[in-house]
Amino acid sequence: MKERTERLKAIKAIIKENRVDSQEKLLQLLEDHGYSVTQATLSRDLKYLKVGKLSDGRSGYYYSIPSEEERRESERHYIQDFLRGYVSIDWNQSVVVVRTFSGHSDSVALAIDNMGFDEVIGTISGRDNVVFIALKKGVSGDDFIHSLKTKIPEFEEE
Amino acid sequence: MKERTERLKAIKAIIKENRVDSQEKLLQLLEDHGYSVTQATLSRDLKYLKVGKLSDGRSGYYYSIPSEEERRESERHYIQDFLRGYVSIDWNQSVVVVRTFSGHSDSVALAIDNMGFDEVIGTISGRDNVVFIALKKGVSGDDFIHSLKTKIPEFEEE
DNA sequence: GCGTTTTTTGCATAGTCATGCAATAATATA
DNA sequence: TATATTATTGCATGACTATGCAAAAAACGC
Repeated sequence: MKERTERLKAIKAIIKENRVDSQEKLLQLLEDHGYSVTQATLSRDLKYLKVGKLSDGRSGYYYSIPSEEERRESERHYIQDFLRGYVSIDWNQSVVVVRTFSGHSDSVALAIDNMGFDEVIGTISGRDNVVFIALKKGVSGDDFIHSLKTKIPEFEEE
Repeated sequence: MKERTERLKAIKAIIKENRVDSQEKLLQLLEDHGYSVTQATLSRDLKYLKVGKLSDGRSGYYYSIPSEEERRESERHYIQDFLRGYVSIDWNQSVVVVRTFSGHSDSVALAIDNMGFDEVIGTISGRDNVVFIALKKGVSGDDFIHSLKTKIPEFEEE
């Protein structure tokens, strides 16, 4: 399916070059460029492109392609989430268990999800301030810890 | 009215420290901090604070206080708006008149507003692809042009 | 090519956010 | 202090965005 890829490019370009403040408006601009889709599809496209909605500093908001800076900003955010919640860590052959401060398990799990570790196949946050991290086959807890330390220099085991 | 100012500070802090992805959630967090308002007020507060909604790079969006970088990003955006619409410029003692390409007067006026020139007391965009810029008392058209060139290096008169 | 699986999309609608208006609270003015 | 003015808020609702589900399109495997 080629259409979609092209449309995504077009969306990127349009958003960069125009002040688009609603999907409705984007719909029209896309129409002008020969793409015809529904608002639902646009919503998904924007999510896929990670397009944000920023204040124009005055009267309203407009869509914006995320810059590299913003990406990093974003990642720093997760690291902080993780560090803020982290209490201790332990693991066996296939699962890493992180204990967190009260109420932080969700944010820690989400942070790990968002940091996009290759070693991880999934996370789940339990009721009791605990996060389970399921590792890929062939990956050890040590591997993961190593990767974690790489991404989060401030991180100290225990 | 002191409440509001304090609430705005609290909102800033909460947004920085938490992953807030809806006004509903923010409402709750504010409640925890002792502030009780409605979603409508929050919507206005966020607009006032110029809070944006950015992709978390994975599963969704969260609110974010604009950083300096984003501000600049934003400014570049206005410059582009201005240049895209600009045709010619002229002035008398108190008013600068910018002619724009068809349909661009609104965006040019908005861009000038948003760039925040000290020399300007107001702008208005007319029907006929024209923007009026009212200058502060004591400021000449030349002063404004100079300032404009400073902000927009690419800008060439006529 | 044909059936199977995966991806993409529209439709309908739920979810979320913005705003006109009127009420209330704060502030300025006489 | 009484009155006028301005700022802030809630309510109700309209505007805008996201999403479950089923259908259609594309990609895959034989």
